[in-house]
Amino acid sequence: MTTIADVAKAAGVSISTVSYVMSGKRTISVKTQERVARAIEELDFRPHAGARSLASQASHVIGLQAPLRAGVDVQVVMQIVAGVVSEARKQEYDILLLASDDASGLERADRSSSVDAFLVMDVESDDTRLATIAALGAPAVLIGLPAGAEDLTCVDFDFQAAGALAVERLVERGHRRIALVGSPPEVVTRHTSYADRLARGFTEACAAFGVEGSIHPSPSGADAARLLDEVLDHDSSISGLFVHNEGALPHVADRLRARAVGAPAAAAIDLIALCPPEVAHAVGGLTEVIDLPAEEIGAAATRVLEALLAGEPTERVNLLAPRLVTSKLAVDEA
Amino acid sequence: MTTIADVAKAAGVSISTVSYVMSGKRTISVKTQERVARAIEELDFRPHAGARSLASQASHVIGLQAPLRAGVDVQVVMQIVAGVVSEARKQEYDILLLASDDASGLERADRSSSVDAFLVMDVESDDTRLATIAALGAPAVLIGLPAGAEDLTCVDFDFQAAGALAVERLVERGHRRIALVGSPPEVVTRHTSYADRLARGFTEACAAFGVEGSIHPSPSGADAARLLDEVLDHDSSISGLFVHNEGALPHVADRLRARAVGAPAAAAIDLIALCPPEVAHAVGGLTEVIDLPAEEIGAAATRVLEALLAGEPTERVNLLAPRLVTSKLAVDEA
DNA sequence: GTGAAAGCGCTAACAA
DNA sequence: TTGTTAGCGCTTTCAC
Repeated sequence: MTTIADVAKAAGVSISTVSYVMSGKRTISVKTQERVARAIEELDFRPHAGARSLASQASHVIGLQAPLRAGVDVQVVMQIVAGVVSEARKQEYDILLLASDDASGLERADRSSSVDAFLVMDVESDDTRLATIAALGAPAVLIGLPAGAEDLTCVDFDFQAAGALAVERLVERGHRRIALVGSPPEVVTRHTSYADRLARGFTEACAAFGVEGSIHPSPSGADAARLLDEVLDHDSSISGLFVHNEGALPHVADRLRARAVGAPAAAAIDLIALCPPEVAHAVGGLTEVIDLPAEEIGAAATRVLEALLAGEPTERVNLLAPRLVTSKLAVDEA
Repeated sequence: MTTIADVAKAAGVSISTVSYVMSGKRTISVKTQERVARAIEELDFRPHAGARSLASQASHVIGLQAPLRAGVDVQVVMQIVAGVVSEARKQEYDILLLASDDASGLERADRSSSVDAFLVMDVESDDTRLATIAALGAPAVLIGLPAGAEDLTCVDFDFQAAGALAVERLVERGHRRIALVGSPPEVVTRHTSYADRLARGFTEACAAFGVEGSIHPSPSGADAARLLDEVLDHDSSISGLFVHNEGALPHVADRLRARAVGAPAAAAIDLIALCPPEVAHAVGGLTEVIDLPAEEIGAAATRVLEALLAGEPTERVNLLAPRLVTSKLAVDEA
């Protein structure tokens, strides 16, 4: 194994000089810098992570608690994680993947100093982990927005604004009776923070615009088509649909197309979806989509966490504004 | 921060005794063990991961290189990762998530001793990382099966056998002209190991049974339905379909149902899918499915890696045999 | 069955 | 601008 001592010897300097060249915490003459850099390069030296973390009280690792469980939007979770990983690497941080189930994983990582900070995904409105997280030695950023704001830092997409935006658009298009086809029952029951907020934005906007809106948790697979039939057959005045459920979306879109066949054009159902652009594209035929910038959420959360670690001032609540995307292609098709 | 010295003092023993109680590498009197255990409990002591890794030359961390990129079967990747994480935790290992793109991430983690071993996913048949991996100081297990076997340890689902099994079933059901609707073009082009092996099993079995089989990479979204039409309209003698593409499956199944409406029963197309049970269930209406035990793949790979770390003898190639699942429910529906 | 003490490789005072 | 050295918290010889 190559150690800092090997590098120092090769460069003809002291150990501390090598350390300071790496950290930049001391002014070093250019000549020395170059010699050390060359030695590091030639020996392909990489400081021992454990030794460094022991001496510096910092591991340069971020603990990420990601939901690997069912019912969540896998596609979205993966993209958020991708955003986290790539942003973290830019600042030389590594990501430790914590088993998602319990809060004890957070405490273990915290007490063993294996992590400098935490990123917690899949936060529920009244999450039981909140107290634990607040008591952690290391700073944390939640991806989500629990009800009891506490004094935790949060980053998320503004689902409430998205719910309102969808209503606004559907109303603009002339609909007076609309429906939200949302997350699977298990997600809703858990009061996953985003589902709650989306529903709130939707409901409040409906009230504000004086239109009637109903909310329907949806299964994620082919059963979504059945649910859609139920909803539409139960109330034939529904003419606008807002879908937030990656697993249901393709089936809902398909069924909508099927129902449209042979029906009077006036009876066509309008659909706005909330999903990542890739999902929208895969489903196809969607004219208007509210973009869910999953990777950006992960990156943003990581940036906030890094700011926190750097001691820079940060907002407590950071929400990414929704953006409506109109697909030229889909419009042309229509 | 609580250290081992605090525990030693609280228990009235020496530091080394505490260490030996934790590791079990020395016989300690029951009385002492109990005293130490109580002290650890009361102080909620957790050894400093960095210090431990420095002193013991082992980090108790497994580096996982997972593909977060597009075109892969997100659902499957997530489940594999879940399998890895939960199995690793059982043996007190943590998971470091490595950015997936380059081999340099592996080398960095290796040289900095931040990891004891590697788990590499999304292996291509002729993967450029192979040489790098073989040169790593830490042992590695590939989830996949590259062409040049090298002397790397591999764990994967037996895609080749699965391809053959699907053909066998379709032939048993009387089909003489069958088609494989497979991974997206980008996956096939990269020669992702599983896509290659599935195709090989399919082709070889077709030859062995004397039936004609064609292979069609499929886009993952709604475009899959269009591809299906093309395939079926181009050759109307095709009566059996084998689908391995989570993103395409719902659309293919839907389109198949749509085409079946009003068509003579004799012209019905038979479908076998390769996917995780959850996906099959979400899609619905599938009578026969070859189970892709994603979580088990991750767990199995992790177990092999742990055996490797423990110095136990392991097989070089470990393949999980395919299993055909007949859905009672779907059969009843039909 | 238990302790004392020498490192593990690094960072960051303290000295020069 | 650079070097010397005392820890960081743990594991593991060596000694009893």
